[in-house]
Amino acid sequence: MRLTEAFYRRDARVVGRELIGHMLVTFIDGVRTSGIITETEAYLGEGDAASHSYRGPTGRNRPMFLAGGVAYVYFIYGMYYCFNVVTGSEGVGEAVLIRGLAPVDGIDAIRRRRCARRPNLAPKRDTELTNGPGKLTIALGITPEHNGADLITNTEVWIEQGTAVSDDAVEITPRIGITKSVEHPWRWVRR
DNA sequence: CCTGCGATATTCT
DNA sequence: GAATATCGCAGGC
Repeated sequence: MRLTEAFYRRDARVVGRELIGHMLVTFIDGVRTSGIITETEAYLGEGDAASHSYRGPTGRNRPMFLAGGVAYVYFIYGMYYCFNVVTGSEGVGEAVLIRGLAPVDGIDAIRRRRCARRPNLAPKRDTELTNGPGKLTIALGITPEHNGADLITNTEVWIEQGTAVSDDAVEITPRIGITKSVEHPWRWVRR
């Protein structure tokens, strides 16, 4: 069962925490791949200098300003894509970055996509296939075509209800890889 | 296990 | 022209 519109239309910090334990799913070329969400970060629409939306709408960040429940896929470091879930109300500009998964369905396809990337990529343990934001988009076949996709109705990418994860199983830390607004504890990781 | 570094191109200043 | 919400490899332990 997919998560509902009401789930997404809340503060990114609430959605980011609650996404831990739910399942990111793609269905591409007849192949289902999925993983339990194990790591997320919230990026706010106001007063968050690390957020792409900090200086208002631009060509790149436009999906962040849609109503919660759509995908925001952006290109980073000249080589990778990151997948975010837009949250909150239209015009706010906040989202949750999915930073890690535990692979569930289609592990063969996941492995194939990851190895296709580099000719001689060393064999990977399952846990290394999707434990990073750039890795999991490759693994699940997420591309810029999914930017702005409606997660309630899209036939290739969505999020399904998983199992709730208790607070004592979720570590809270500052966000990774940023240089501004580094102090906020808006990263959640399943232990 | 850990640390350091190069690859790579879009985006915004 | 600078910065970037990353990754994989090499080398040292």
